[in-house]
Amino acid sequence: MSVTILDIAKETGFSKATVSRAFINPELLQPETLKTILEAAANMGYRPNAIARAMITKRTGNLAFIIYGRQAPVITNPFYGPILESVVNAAQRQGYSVFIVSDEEIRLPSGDLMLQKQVDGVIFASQPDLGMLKMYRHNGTPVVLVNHRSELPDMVSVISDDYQGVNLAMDHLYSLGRRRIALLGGNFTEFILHRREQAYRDALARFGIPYNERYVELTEPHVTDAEAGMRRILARLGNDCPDAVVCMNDTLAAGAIKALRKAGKRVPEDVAVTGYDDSVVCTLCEPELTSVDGCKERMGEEAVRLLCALIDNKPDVGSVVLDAQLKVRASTVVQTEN
Amino acid sequence: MSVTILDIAKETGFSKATVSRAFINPELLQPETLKTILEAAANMGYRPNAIARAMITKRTGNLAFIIYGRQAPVITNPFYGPILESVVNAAQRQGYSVFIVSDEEIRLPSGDLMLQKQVDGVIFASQPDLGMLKMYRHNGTPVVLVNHRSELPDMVSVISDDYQGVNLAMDHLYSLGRRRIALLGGNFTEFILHRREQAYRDALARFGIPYNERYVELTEPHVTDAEAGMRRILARLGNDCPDAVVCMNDTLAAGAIKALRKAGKRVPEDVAVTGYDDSVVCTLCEPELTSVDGCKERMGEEAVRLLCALIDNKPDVGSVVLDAQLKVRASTVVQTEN
DNA sequence: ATGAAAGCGCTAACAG
DNA sequence: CTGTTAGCGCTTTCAT
Repeated sequence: MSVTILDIAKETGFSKATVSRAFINPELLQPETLKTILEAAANMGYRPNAIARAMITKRTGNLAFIIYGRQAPVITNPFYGPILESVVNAAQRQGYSVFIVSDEEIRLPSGDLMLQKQVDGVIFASQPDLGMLKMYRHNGTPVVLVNHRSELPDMVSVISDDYQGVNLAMDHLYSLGRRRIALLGGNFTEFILHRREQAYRDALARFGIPYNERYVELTEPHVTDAEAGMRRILARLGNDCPDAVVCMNDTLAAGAIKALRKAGKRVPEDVAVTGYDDSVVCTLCEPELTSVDGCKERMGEEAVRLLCALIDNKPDVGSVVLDAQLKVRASTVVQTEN
Repeated sequence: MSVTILDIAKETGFSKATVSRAFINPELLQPETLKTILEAAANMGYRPNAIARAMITKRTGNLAFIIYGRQAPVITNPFYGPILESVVNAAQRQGYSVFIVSDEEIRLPSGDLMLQKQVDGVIFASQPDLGMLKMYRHNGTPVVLVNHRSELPDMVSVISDDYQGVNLAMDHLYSLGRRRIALLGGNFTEFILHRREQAYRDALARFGIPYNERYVELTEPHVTDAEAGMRRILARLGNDCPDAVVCMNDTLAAGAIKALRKAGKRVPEDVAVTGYDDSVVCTLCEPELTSVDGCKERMGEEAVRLLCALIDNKPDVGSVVLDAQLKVRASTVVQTEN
């Protein structure tokens, strides 16, 4: 069996309590005592048992990242993947480890696995199940929402300003002289979809351009579906071919570009294309994709920061809205060759 | 405070032990007793405390996925991301949760965090630190290696047959009549790099084509670096332009295609390109990428299967080598339009 | 500055 | 079938 605090106590002649203090409050011990204990511990290969410690302190030092519903798979998701990555890193800096919880796991009979595991806090990405939210809250486990808001009072969330993000793309295209701007949307959560679509409509209104549903398609956010969606727009519009397409994420934009090129359109000369998320897809595309950066990394960092604040019972922990940024690349502006 | 086993015992009049049994060995109880206890538990919102349980059983139901060194970031990595995803899902099916451990975390002073957390087993992805491997082994924690092998005796690993994988790509290109086949390699771990490069050399030998180092470039596996590497090959060879490029992963291939197109070469007519990993990059590329599938999903599943077997002290748990498969797409063979 | 004792919530013999 | 007892490894009063 592994070395315990008791083994070290016996070895050094001090009590369990003193050995424990050597690791928790070293300053309370006499330097010599501390040295003796620490040396013995090192020699014997002692490692504090986090489980036993958690029994008493009621802190496990573990967080859960739970992604719900249609957004799974998490990890290979070009939007939630980077968020998770930054969550893991930020958590580590604060001394927390993170469980990543698959979509299926959370659909367990009661879905309370992370409660049983006594995590100190939970990050829900995308739209969480309301019942589950209530359960965690009732249990007193701090929760932070990422990329979603909840009607529950005092629910802390981190979101990116999608409305502004789409407006950035629209303004950019308008300033380039584009007037026939199509919208290629994905079947995201209502929360996201609605705000992005509204921004598109409002921007058109600002420009004095009437909204025309023939310029709009919603598809699954996969390359092939997006390509088909773009084809439908082109077929429908014929000579009124759009001179720009705003896409609700980068994968959609990649599909749009494929369809446009196959239809003999040049990007960006004939049709400018914008993506959303500024994901890894952008640099893989040809031409590289102009995209709205929803600050995925910062979302993860902020989520952890807020969650830690909640765990530590800090006062005035409020939600965060992050500004979006436009990353201009070759899919909207012809790049000068270097 | 939350409801404990003792609360239910008091409520129902049974002993702690009986209540415990209701959740561990329900078949041992009298149906009525069981019913009474389960109902009380449900009413009172009882949830077994996994931490307390782990104290006794010495099982936490947690695994760690540790990725070491140059391969971080894990999650956004097109190769290790899918592996992790399948690990998480397979683990869940076996009743395990998984900690994902960042590169930095593992570089902690002692790097034994997961030992302290008492995980039941560890999956190391890519090249692990030898000292760390020994530490986990010495502690008696089961370990499975993914995409790497160790000289330590009895170390269980899951790898894909890279040698065969590269041969598949080479044979494919040769059968298409390509004879001037370049190699674009990435700075991977020695283990991977060596086997893939050797396969390239051996395949050429099989074809009776002399190896020519002017056809070979090694770069960082990023799009821009790969593009530059491909440019160097083209510049160096001039009129001897290769008619095929074997790339050691898909990102490299994406960069190669960019460089080729900018040089006025048609893919695949003038130059055929193959990737490796069959990652999400393949369908984003234009043209879509022929790629060697290293069976990422199966690697994750096998890793979990083996790890569970080790945890359960099953006999004869041996390493696994998975066959690679070639996925043919438009970057090597002109696709008929559908 | 250190020790003694209690106990976190649960399971696992061992009785009965 | 059910209860009693002991104790996992550790922290934390409370003494001394």
